[in-house]
Amino acid sequence: MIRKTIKECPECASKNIYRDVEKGETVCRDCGLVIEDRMVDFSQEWRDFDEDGGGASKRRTGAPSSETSFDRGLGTEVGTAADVYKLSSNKDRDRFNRLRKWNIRISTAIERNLKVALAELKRVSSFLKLPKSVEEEAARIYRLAVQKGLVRGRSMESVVAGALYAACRRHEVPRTLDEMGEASGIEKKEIGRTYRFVTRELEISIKPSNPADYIPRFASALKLTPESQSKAVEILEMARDIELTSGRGPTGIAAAALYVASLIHGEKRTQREVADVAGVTEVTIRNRYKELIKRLKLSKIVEKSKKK
DNA sequence: AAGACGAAAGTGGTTGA
DNA sequence: TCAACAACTTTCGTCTT
Repeated sequence: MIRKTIKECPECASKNIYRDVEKGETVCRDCGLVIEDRMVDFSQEWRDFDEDGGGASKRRTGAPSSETSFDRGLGTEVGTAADVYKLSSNKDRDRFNRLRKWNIRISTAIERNLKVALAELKRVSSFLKLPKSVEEEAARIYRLAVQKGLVRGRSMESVVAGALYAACRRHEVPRTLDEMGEASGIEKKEIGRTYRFVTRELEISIKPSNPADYIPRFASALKLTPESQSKAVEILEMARDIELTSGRGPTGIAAAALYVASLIHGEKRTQREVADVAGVTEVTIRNRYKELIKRLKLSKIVEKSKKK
């Protein structure tokens, strides 16, 4: 059964909203937004325990909906105002209206939450100077997360940070977890956790990040010339071809490539300097550096450049 | 004295039984 | 659910410039 609802689409403000009762979905026919993806099954709420009750003594079972259904009913609309007249008894009508009222209250709470969350998202995003497209992607992800009730048990801020991190990765403008942590004030452990959780639950697939994506930002932070920068990218490509990059942290490899490039071009940076901007330790750079030199046979070139 | 190097032990996350 | 495991970090001592 498909029915028109009296709802207004939060996305495009159209009133062309229809609900598919079987699938438990409410969809905007103008912009395609799925307004809800879960529906509370009210048929379980009242059960007749009396053998001869004839429906007169229906009781509720289980905990009240205010405790159990608060998040599960997220974004659910309980029928329409017109539905109330289909119910026979006054008692049922009262209950119906109560539930409906409850639901409206919850919906506005969600919208309030979304507003606050989007403000936070905007703040963090501008702090990191992220492009608009990433910000919008993150907002989309967050909205989906709320609709699926994934924010439960997590702080709103951490989900925002996780959504932003995911959006960055998708748009191939990765930020490190450290940077995200600094911008949002959330521990990077926590961000990583929610990031993994949200992407898994929403089935968002993300390619493993490419170390080369980090190069431009790190290079400019180190004030390296464009020549060194492209040299670093070149090194990365060679490293990738012999599968030196897989399995390792992308930032460590990017940092090592930059370090080598800086040596070759005679504008040396210390391991510590490179380590700081890349957010890894010197040790990691050393390990990657050793591998690069060995496997790519760069030792001669580096030696030569050192003497000059 | 500062930077580079390497060894050893510790941490947090993934994987496979 | 737990143990093995790989990547990375922390810490610290030694060598090089």
